[in-house]
Amino acid sequence: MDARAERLVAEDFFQALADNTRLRCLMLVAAHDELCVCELVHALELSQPKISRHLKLLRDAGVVDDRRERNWVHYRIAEELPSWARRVIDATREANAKCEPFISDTQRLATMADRPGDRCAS
Amino acid sequence: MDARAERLVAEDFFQALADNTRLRCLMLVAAHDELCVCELVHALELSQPKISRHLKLLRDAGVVDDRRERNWVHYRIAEELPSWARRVIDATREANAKCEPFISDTQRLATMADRPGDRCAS
DNA sequence: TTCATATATTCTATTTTTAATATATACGAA
DNA sequence: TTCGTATATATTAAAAATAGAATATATGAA
Repeated sequence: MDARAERLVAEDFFQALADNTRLRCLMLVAAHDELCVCELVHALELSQPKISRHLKLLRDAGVVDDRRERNWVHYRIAEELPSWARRVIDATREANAKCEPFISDTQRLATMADRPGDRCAS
Repeated sequence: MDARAERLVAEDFFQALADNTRLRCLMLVAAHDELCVCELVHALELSQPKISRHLKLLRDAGVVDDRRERNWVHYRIAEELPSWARRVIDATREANAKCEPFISDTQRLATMADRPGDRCAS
């Protein structure tokens, strides 16, 4: 048992992207430095347990990292994510950011009041 | 009812890639101009019905096109596939071609006797 | 027509994934 | 300690995906 990261298996990576809830989370997270769970819950208008469960799948797949700060858990694209996977995410975002449901997700996030960090989009 | 192609939905696309049999077929097809079912059956060492069923899923998702020539049905990357999706496939192939099971698939295809077209790899 | 080859589909069982609800945990404030 | 907010997990049920075996279809040759 050592802590070295395993190679990202393509099938596992695409499996992680093969769900709309996870894709919507990922597109938002990729477009911002980091986002906390409550921001994703607000933006996607889905239940907190549902968001949390899907974020766990993305984390287990090595696609995102999380960081706790006080009450909030912030998610970001995993630093160790291979560059090819990062390119896949970026290509997806560029091509889909102007399609639903990603447009509305972005808008709801932008107009959310009292955001924990009040970060700006990239 | 018209014949215009619908937009490729990201979730559907990634769902199509989220299975190893389909990924292995796709990596081989993307590396060659076109391949017929029997070549994929030989290269992946899987049953013909299994290959055929997964090719159908790829076709239904709009990822590949098929073309019948005599007894053989040849598959290729769909011409109308959006460029972002094509970039996803290419990035995946560049990064994974030297990993198993893709190495062995490529080797078995290369050493297959009596290939219908005897095409060369790209 | 019949046969042979290549490919596709159907059927059924199994496994995997997803969801909704309820509950639990983590943290900070009082 | 208790409370309140933010997040995570467990449970159970429903839905979807996959596989293997058998069968069907398509094409060309005899």
